[in-house]
Amino acid sequence: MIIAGPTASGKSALALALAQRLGGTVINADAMQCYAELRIVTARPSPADEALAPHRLYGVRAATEPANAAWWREAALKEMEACALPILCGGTGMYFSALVNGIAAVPEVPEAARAEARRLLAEQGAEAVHARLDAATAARLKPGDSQRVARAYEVLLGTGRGLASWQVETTEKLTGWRMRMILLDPPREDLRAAIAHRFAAMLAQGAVEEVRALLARNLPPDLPLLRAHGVPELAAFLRGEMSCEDAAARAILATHQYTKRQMTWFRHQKLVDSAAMQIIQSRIEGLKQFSERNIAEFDNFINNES
RNA sequence: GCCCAGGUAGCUCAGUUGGUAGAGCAUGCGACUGAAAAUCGCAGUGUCGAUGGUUCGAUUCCGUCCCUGGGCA
Repeated sequence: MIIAGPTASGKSALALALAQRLGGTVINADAMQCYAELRIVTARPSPADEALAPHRLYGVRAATEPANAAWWREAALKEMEACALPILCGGTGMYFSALVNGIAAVPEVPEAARAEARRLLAEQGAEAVHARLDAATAARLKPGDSQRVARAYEVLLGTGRGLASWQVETTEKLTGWRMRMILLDPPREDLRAAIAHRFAAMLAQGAVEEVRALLARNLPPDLPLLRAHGVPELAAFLRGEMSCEDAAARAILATHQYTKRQMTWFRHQKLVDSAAMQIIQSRIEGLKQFSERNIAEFDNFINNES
């Protein structure tokens, strides 16, 4: 079962409630919630919630070992095979895509190639790096798309082949699973209010201290976790560069903008047959909004082997 | 009361030597193949403070008024 939707739409609570009710295991499909360090800021389920049903792939990575789509795909597959009812819950479209549709089988790129690509990007800009790509890959990337251009260049340097030539060979699509998906798509205003409300709660729970502790380690600033919503903003607050109110407003704005991108992804990406997908156009809290008929339907889906 | 600086997109502002205007941000839409809470692409929007005058034509020049900020009394 897939539970997808934008940040603050109520995915985690729904996943937990369904897991309890149906005997499922919640598997994290959110890039930032993979990391151990920022439970509050990344809105990971609390220890109390995690104790109510099995939860997997939450907080399993260190900030210093960035996660990625291929790693997550493998880890999620392993967890799916190890439990009775996997409930994949998250908002990272690319991870779902890698799992369901497969991903290019690019070999591990040496660290030196990665470092060189990023150095060149920082020194000369995306256009200059784009100009060094092989023609087939360059044609598929916008010259200003710094992150993808740098990735393509590190692959070219590290493997001697263009990324485009690797991408024609993808890993196998997900087969052998009966899929069911719930997509949460609440109105924008509801999401915005929920995000603001949630950020205030994060502050009350010690978000500032959590970020302060992470920053105190002086980690490389380009680590993904250091770009999680709320981290750059609270860092600026801690440096005395902006008020807490301004930091909160910016973090809320960034999060809200992100929910738009998430919905673009989920609206257009087909992960399951439309007959197997249920779209819920409101925020959801647990199972309260689910009728017994819905639950029975899920139950039937799970227990009917046909 | 007097002097100065302003009033242009939701916000901050640029600009028009007179021919009804534009950037950034915000907003919307879209893309997404190993950082994705990332990174990018595209798009819309304006009674240019109000009102008279000059002019073929005024947001632009002139007068008056209103509002905002600052200074002097």
